[in-house]
Amino acid sequence: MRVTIKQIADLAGVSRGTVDKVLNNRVGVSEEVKRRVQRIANELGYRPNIIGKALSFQKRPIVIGVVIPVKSNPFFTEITEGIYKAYEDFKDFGLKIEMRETDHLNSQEQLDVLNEFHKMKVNGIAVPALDDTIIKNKINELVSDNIQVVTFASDIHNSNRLCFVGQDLYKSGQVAGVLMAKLLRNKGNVAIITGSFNMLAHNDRIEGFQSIVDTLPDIKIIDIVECLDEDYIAHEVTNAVIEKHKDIDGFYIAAAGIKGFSQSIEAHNYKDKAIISYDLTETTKVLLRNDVIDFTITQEPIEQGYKVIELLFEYVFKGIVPKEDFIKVKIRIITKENMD
Amino acid sequence: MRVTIKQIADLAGVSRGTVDKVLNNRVGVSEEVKRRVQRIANELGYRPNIIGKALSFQKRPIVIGVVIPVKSNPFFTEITEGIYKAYEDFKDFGLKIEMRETDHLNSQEQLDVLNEFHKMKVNGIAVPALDDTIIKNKINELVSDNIQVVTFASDIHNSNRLCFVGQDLYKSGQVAGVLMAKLLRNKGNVAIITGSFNMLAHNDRIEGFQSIVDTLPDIKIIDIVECLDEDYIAHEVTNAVIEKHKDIDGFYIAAAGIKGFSQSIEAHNYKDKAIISYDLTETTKVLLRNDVIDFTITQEPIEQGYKVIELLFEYVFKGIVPKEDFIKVKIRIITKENMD
DNA sequence: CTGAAAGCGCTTACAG
DNA sequence: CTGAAAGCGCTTACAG
Repeated sequence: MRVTIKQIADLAGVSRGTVDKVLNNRVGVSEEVKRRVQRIANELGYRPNIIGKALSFQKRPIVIGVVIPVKSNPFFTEITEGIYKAYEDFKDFGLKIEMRETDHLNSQEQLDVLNEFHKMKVNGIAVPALDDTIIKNKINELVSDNIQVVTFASDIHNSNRLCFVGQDLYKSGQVAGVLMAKLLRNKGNVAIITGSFNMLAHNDRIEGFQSIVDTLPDIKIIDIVECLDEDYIAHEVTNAVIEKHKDIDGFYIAAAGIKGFSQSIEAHNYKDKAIISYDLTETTKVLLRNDVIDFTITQEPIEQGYKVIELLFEYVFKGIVPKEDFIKVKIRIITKENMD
Repeated sequence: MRVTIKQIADLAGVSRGTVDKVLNNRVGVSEEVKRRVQRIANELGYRPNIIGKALSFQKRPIVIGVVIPVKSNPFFTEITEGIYKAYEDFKDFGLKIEMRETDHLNSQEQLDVLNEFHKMKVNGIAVPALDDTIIKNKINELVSDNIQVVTFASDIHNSNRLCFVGQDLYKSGQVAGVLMAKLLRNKGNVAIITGSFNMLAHNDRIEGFQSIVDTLPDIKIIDIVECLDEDYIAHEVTNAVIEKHKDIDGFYIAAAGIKGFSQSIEAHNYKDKAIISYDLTETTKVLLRNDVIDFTITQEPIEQGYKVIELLFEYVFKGIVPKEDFIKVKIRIITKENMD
């Protein structure tokens, strides 16, 4: 049988309430009693039983606020799915989730939600943080008010958030580079479609890709173009790239815009080129099935959403600090037959 | 606030013990009271709080017996890791795990362990079942004694086990086929190294592989040889295959023996061939890093071990029946940069 | 068949 | 500073 507070109380000759205070660093215990209880607990190897704790927390639920950019984005739909999965697993422990949708690119709106959560005195917050000083300051303010913050999908630098959950973008670019090299058997010309040269995320992926390809003398990156994550621009720039270079062997799509891109590819009958994209959406699924795309690389969004809630809950409820500052989600390679 | 047994009891004008009996189909309640309580519970949408239940189960732990083939096998080492992960997550609910190692191929030994678990009156059993009538009969006997059995890694047909957790072997062969086709750009000669033509598991993979390759007129399977999962045999047969056919472009290793195989490949300086294997071991990691193997396909053993325990625990503790008879683990494609 | 009480392990509000 | 009691939601052994 496991050691309980009752056993420690009996051995120390004090009440259970007192033991609880010592073990949880609450005030109001004499130094002498504190030491005695602590020693006995250590000797017996006491580990709190979270079930007992959870039951006594039923009246006082743990509230986690989640900021989610407009759900139209399929990536965030899956993140949300993972969040609800975690909610189902932890709700009997007293977990409550407060979801707020925002416009992805508006930091004032994100700030408003954070302020709302602050007023509500939630226990923790999960947010795909916009890299803006007002957001950073707000996060630090929340943390100093003992409201823990976990960032996901996009991180904010130099803030006091507990940790960041997301993809290792550079690494995911390297995986794309390795796949491209294998598809091209180390030889050929590659065009890259990126979102924006101003987006750190996109640049990290491209740098990872280059770190692999640059070691292979016969693979050349012949062009890098921006599509601003818009399908109609992706369509246009892909057309332009194809017109400009007659000898393209592979395409690496490092951002959104895959639909517009693929229209151009299909119009030019370029299906047999080596093509690598990101994320698993209805569009990429169809393109994989039709042998347009060879591989798409995902960041396991469901697991990611689950993890964010799990980490916050474990910190708030059990006091467990995440092992790493940056919790990397697995990089998954998807092709025709392993989509589900 | 969630609906509790107390609320139902108050509304129904009975005691909480009586409500408990109704909700859990225990005997000793009059038809009239049963109906009344049931109706109120339904109207309020009662869902049991597992924390309350878990706390009252502390004295009466749930014991799950696990049969694990000799741990020298790295695949089962990872399975075991997943099992302990699940144990950590559920131990406060009162879960106990009893591990027994057996020799993989000895069904008498496996039977002995099952008998031991039967005598111990464990609540559930996880076993990589050997496909033998004595094992099947024992499983059915256990189930009829209300000891649930989940098979994993290898299933046993026509038994009353709750479900099987494992890889979709045919599908994993298809994934290998797709990868091979991409590496060869749909053209080339492939040799297959399998374990044994008598092993269903190996044949399923090969059939999946063929289902893809057979649709591609320019890919030919020029040889299929057995290595009986032994490295020294794999070494020999690979040597023989290479001597026999001068024009091999790819190798598909559908079973164990990768170490012996790779020695032959490296000796012949065949690193640049398209090569696909299974599982992520120290050997395959090194071979991926050194560009010998292009891809290895895994069945997420840690998640698999976790899942087995989770399913048994949920069934025994919460009465949740697995959604499927065959719980398929995700098929993961591993290459140089996404090994961890 | 039914109810009252005790207990699982932990926390808290209150009395002293 | 310390203890006794009550409570979280569910289950069980026992009395009637």
